[in-house]
Amino acid sequence: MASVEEIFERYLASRIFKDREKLLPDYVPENLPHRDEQIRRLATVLAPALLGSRPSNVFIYGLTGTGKTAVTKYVLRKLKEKAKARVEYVYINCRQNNTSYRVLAELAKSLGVKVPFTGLALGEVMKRVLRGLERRRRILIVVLDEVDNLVKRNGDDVLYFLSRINEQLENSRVSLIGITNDLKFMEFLDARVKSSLGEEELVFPPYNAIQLEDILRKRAAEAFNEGVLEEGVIKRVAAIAARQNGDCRLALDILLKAADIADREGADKVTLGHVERARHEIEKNLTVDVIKTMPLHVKLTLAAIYLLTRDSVKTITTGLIYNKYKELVSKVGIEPVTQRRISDIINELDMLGLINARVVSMGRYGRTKVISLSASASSVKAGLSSDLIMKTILEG
DNA sequence: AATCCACAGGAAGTGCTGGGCG
DNA sequence: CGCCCAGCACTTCCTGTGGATT
Repeated sequence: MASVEEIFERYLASRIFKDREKLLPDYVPENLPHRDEQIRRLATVLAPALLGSRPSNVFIYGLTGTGKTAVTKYVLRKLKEKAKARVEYVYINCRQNNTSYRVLAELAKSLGVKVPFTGLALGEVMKRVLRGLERRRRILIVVLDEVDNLVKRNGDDVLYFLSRINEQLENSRVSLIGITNDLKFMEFLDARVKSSLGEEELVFPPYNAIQLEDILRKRAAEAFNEGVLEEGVIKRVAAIAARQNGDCRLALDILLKAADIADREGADKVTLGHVERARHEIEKNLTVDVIKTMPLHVKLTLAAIYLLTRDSVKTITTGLIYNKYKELVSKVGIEPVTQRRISDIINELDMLGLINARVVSMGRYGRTKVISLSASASSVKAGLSSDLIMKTILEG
């Protein structure tokens, strides 16, 4: 075992990194290659704010890791530099703040209005937000990132409120930027919200392998010392990410992880082998982490699916899962939930990407869902095993 | 052509938590 | 203090349905 001193020494002596931060997900670079078009369009839409008039609301679509957030933050930063005090923006991530209340509370906080993190009626928070806005006399641009998360769970109350908020304001104006990676998202919205929110729309296409390679090369030049990347590493990472819908964030993740592994080993080059291991580790960590934090009955349901898969059952249906689940539940001496609930849990697991569920009609033999495990069985097992109750079930 | 299975999934409600407010 | 509020995990009750079999 290395002593603390040794660990730190080795870190300082790192051959690999020049500036590791440049690979972290929240770093917004000075240059965003292959997004010139989107930057120009967003800037054009937001420009009126400089002269004190309210920019149109914008809706931004694009899959994960296509630069939506980076471009938005980049343009807003530039806008604020030019506009000085008259324009402000708030960035709210609706995945972390995934309830109406939390989004409004975030908004209030950015206005310097105090709200408790629970307890108030929604209408009361809205009032406070309004008051805060009036006091500030600004153009406020509200960015709602991953806004589909909010609407799917809570409806579009908050969006409705925000899209009409200007009617109640004298001294301030609000513009909205909604960001989503769900291309069918608009269908969920109330017609009134839809028309007001969709004043401008911006689409971010996925990066292709060549573009990813270009981006990675530029970023690598900032982050790594010269010559530490083995031939073909960047090409490989770009190819992997290109297959995953051109997800640039994933590409950067893998590159960082590969470099970390190499660094930890004291290697002086990042090799293709490191990339391979990084990819595996990221995949595994992702599933293990979501599983760890799941509520008990969700874990039990997943365990049931896992066991059925392990016993190589050909077509796994909702009914089979429910039976297996009840079996598991009785083993640990807990009361089962209803099949209706399990049906919802199966959908939740599907949305998390751990399983694949599709409705299928088997004619005379009913209409049900056919389910298969889509995460690797070993990661599922690893994730479940972190729970002691689950561990005994899987071994028993 | 009608039937009927094995569920899907909507609507409404319950009980609990963790926190207001007056 | 009593009452209200939102969110969550869940229940109860329900209507709907694709298509192989009768």
